[in-house]
Amino acid sequence: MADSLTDPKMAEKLDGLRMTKQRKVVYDVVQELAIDHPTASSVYTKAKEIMPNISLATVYNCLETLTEAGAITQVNLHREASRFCPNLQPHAHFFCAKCDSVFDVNLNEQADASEPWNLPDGSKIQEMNVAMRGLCPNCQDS
Amino acid sequence: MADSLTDPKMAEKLDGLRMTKQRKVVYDVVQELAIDHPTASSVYTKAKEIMPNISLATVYNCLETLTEAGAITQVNLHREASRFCPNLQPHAHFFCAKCDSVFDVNLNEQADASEPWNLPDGSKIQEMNVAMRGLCPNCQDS
DNA sequence: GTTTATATCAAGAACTATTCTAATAAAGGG
DNA sequence: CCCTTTATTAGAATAGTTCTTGATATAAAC
Ligand SMILES: [Mn+2]
Ligand SMILES: [Mn+2]
Ligand SMILES: [Zn+2]
Ligand SMILES: [Zn+2]
Repeated sequence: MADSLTDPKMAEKLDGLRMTKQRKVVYDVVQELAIDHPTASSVYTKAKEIMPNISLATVYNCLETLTEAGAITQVNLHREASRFCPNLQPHAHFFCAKCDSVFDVNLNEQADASEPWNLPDGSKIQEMNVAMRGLCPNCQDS
Repeated sequence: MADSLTDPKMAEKLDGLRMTKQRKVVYDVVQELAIDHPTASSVYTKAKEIMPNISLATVYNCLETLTEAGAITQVNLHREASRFCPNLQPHAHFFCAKCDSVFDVNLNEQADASEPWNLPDGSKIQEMNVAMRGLCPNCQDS
């Protein structure tokens, strides 16, 4: 699993891009906060602990660069701030309406997420985004 | 199918809310432009042809009210402006990356969109959002 | 039908997340 | 090192949306 920017597969994706200190810090922070699916400003707050002079614009730039390189993915729900996720497996997201936490939801073995959908004839899917909102197990009991 | 605000089922959902001229105009425009999945400002532009003094704030208010009442749904992709859809059947959306059009994608007969997903034990889904991005049949040939 | 209460509307200000701009700094090949 | 390219920074700008306030309209109570 390509969970490091120095992984050979990831290095290939990042070909042509400079692996600057800032990009490395941003990537490491997204990894560290992965379970929270951090927003750009959460990443900024944490990144400043390591690199106090990093700017918010740089965090946005790095997140965009890493997303385009395929090292992380951008996750959106409604109009809230984008969140970022370093899990590169195909997966969906469950947003708890009560505690605002986000959970990765994996695809069942051998399943295809686009299967139950009646896609337009001749269309070609490049990416698929599945988000669910509801109550998480913790918030259910209260 | 509850495709009119005067439909008994819809009237029930709107219980307690006034069916003002503005709300009716906004709803009718969303119906009229349904195939486009119009944004708030598209709705505003069209609504002004019918009611020149309607304000953008009122369009936003009406869209929110109608969404909360369940008369229309709000559709989001990435960080673009929200779009609105009067199709109340469970369906997904296909966004063409080239021509920016949006298509309704229906669920196969008897299928359940949450089926292929390994949901967290004990969680309860309230809503599910499926969006795909790719090339539409028209844009494929070019 | 008048009064009173409540819901809604309109205009513009405010807000938030994000993107842009322009100047400075850092990478990295030769 | 030097040079060219690319990245970073701070702050301004932007888009979409939400909020605030006072004016209006509608409904309910009398
Ligand atoms: Mn994730
Ligand atoms: Mn739709
Ligand atoms: Zn929760
Ligand atoms: Zn197209």
